[in-house]
Amino acid sequence: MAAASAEAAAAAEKLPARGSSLGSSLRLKFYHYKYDHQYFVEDHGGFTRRSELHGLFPAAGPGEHFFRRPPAANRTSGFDISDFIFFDEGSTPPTSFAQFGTGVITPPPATESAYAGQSSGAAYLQVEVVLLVRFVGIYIYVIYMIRAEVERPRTERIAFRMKSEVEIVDDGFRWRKYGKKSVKNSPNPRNYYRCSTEGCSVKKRVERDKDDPSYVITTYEGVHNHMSPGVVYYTTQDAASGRYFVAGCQIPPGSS
DNA sequence: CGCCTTTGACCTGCGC
DNA sequence: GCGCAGGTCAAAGGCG
Ligand SMILES: [Zn+2]
Repeated sequence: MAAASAEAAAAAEKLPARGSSLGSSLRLKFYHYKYDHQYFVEDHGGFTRRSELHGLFPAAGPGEHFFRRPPAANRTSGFDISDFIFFDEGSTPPTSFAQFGTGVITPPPATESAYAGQSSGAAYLQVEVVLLVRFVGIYIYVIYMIRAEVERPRTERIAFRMKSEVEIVDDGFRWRKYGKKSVKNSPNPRNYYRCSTEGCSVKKRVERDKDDPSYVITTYEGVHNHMSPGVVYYTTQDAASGRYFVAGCQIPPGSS
């Protein structure tokens, strides 16, 4: 038993972190129940308003015979959810589960394509959940697909329109261009940039106003998880909490 | 060598 | 299903 647990823990460490770490988190609570010799996972509460089970245990695979086997008569619960494998780092894994578990899953970035057609503030989100499940001392990884109605994550999205001859302006951040598309009914293209800082997925689009080409429209999407590389920040430590916070900032001398 | 553009291909949702 | 439009990928090349 202890060997199986250590083995499972080692396997858990090898699992790669998945998903995006940007944006608000979707908080889901799970519990399992038993129906017709099959086990289901359903999410409850959190930001979820309504959910439905989208996938059962895998129909085929290593755990097939196990899940089709009726539970032992003297067991009230066929298995325990012993742990979660989290998508995002920084969340605290619960120590143990009997019937319930909670987890934090980071939804994909709230791009227009991911939540297309959802203007009411709600969207359907399908997430893949990897659970480490224990059954009579054996640990098995199970992948669920859960479809839930969630709040659309708020993305800071702000656009600037300015009269400018040139499109590239120094906004204090470094950007890497990753796309260029022609805009319908406009002679000018639209350029797509991503923030160059690793781990930051802020994007911006730059295009000329199709109604008045002397104006440039710059749209920023997302919030930087770092500070501007072109600014010197002064930090101060709070005596009570020990946390550091920004006390001021200044453009370094010599930079135009 | 590291970081940047360029650019066609690719993906996905939507309307017909 | 098909084509369009918007958005993204990734291989290749540019440049200090
Ligand atoms: Zn950034």
